[in-house]
This record gives sequence, structure tokens and C-alpha cells, in this order.
Amino acid sequence: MKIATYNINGIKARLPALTAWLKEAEPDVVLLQEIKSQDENFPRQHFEDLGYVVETHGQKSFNGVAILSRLPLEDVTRGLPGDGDDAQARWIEATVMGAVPVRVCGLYLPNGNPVPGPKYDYKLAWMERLHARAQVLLELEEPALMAGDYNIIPQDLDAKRPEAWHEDALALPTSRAAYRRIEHLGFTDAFRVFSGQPEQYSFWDFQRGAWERNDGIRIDHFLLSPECADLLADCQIDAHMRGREKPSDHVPVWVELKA
DNA sequence: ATGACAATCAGAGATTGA
Repeated sequence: MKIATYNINGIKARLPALTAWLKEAEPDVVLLQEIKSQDENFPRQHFEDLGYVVETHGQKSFNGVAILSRLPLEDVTRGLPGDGDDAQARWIEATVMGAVPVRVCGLYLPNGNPVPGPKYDYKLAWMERLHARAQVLLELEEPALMAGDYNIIPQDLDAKRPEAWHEDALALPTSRAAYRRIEHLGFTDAFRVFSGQPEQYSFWDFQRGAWERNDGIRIDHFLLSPECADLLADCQIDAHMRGREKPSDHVPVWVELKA
């Protein structure tokens, strides 16, 4: 089972690039972030014609997450528990019914800039809720993963110019500690299982020729429960997608599970 | 210190992103 995460930065603008990638990469499941679309405007039929079932959790203009799956989905839920007043669409869950069922959570973690301020407070509060949800998932003792745009640069290794990010919400010690606190509950960063190499990024700014200079950061992650990590066969970043026509600023990251 | 780039909504330019 091949499961991918992809911050597409607008479903409407990314339809050609996403469609081409689906046909090339043939993922079974795709967790999408920043669809920037309301549910009723999402091009559902387009993906159904390609063989995917579609579940969305959208909002107008900003944020929004979705799941595309070639396998049946069960028990779909929307919204990260812990704040019924949270109007931002950043979390969707479903169980993928493969040979081994896998609970998948697609997430778009708040950016948090500028620091300090209400946006950073929201980021930290959201990560506290994520920690609580992660604990519940672990207690199930079943294959589960949380994947998406975490807006966290876990280590200096994950940035071309780490010093440029040290005061930023993506890499502040407080941000990194909140991420590690979740990881250390017992989750595995799937990408680092296979590669300790530097210069492996999932995001490059549109500005200043960042892609051409490989001036990137690794902020799109897969965290796997122990039962899911036992199924892990591969994890790769499809960096080449950043060089395509009308690319997103993020590229797909995927895992292969023996499930 | 600022802007550069892109997407959205709207129908110009502000807002958001990382």
C-alpha cells in the first residue's frame, strides 16, 4: 500500500500537476493539504474518474484537507478534537481498508508566524491537541499514521540554511520541542528510517530561485505508530515534482507499507 | 529593512503562506 502526502497549494491551480503525478506515481492513498476549496467546489468527479474515492474537509479560500483513495475508506472524521470552536479545516481521518487496515490522519499544522503573537499561540495550542490525539491513536495499538504539512523543521539537518530559520515559528526551540514531544510518544519519522542524508527537502519557496539553489526545508512528514512502522518498506520524497510546470511549493512524500 | 512569488477572492489590492 502506497500512501502519500502532498500540500498542493490550491486544488484548482494544481489539477494538471496533481493528475500527472497520480498517473505516474500510482499512490493508493493521497493526503492533500491546502486544497483552498469548499467541499462543494472540490473537483470530486475528476478524481472518481481516475479510480479514487474522495473525502474532503474544506473551507473557503484557505487551508482545507482531503483524502483520495483507491481502497475503501471507513470511519471518516473531520477536525482535530479538542476545540469545537476551531473553524480552520486542518485535519481529516479515515481507515484505509487494505489487506491490513490502516488509520490515516491527514494534517495541515498551522504555520505560526509571526512570533510572538496569536498565530504562534494557535500553533502551539494546536500541537497540544495533536499530542492528545496521538496518544489516543497509540492506545489503539493498531497501524496508524499522521502525515501532512507539519510546518516544522525537525533539525538543522532539514534546512539548507538552518540559521535563517532559528527565529522562525517552523524551527524555534519551542516548536521543535513540541514536535519531539509527539514523536517521542512512540512515533517513527518514516523518512529518517531510510535516509540520514542532508539536503533532502519537501518545500522550496517560490521566491529567490530557491528551487534552483536547492534552498529548501523538510517540513512534510510521516509519523507512524509502532504497529505501522513494523509495516514500513520505503519512504521517498518526489522532489522532481518541484521542477514541473506550475508546481506547488511543496512536493509529494510517500511511504510503502506491507499492508 | 524591504521585497521578491504564488493563490484566493474579486474584479483592485489585501491577505496568507513559510
